[in-house]
Amino acid sequence: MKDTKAKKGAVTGKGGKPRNEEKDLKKKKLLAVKDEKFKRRQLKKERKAKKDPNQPKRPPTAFFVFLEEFRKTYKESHPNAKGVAVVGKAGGDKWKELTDAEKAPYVRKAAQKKADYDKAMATYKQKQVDEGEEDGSLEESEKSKSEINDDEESEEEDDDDDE
DNA sequence: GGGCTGATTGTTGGG
DNA sequence: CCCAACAATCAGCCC
Repeated sequence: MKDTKAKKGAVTGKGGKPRNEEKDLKKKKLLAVKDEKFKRRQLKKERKAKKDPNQPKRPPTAFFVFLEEFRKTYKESHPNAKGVAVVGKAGGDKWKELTDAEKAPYVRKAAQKKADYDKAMATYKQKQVDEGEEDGSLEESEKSKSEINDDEESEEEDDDDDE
């Protein structure tokens, strides 16, 4: 399934009627960002308080995958670069420059992570049930340790040349 | 001395 | 459907 083609050119528009939806969206985003700053403050506290025992962490997005590699390169290029904001901005800027083709490998990898996460989440949910179950037979060390390492090099993805 | 913030975007999950 | 929060990283700064 190749899809997700409607990204920028999909405006459905047709009539020349300028839609302000963009403005509206931006407005909301701005609000969200503003609140985000504030949330960050208590976020740390809340997170600690919650502390999920076995909840799988979210898989790194394509951007993060790229960023991981980018950080190494950036550090080599800028050994004096200290701080995450520096690399973050640089990475974000570069990421925007990357094309779908370049991002493809990163995105694909992210997809793998999602696959793992998907299974992990299933197990996580299952665990929840297990907890509630609490039947006599528990005490299982690790039944689902990590056998997801099956397909590591199984890359079957037809290279779709961009059009 | 220890702990959190800061910045990037994407992705996922919940409401 | 839409929003909100979080995913890593690392050094610097605050209490």
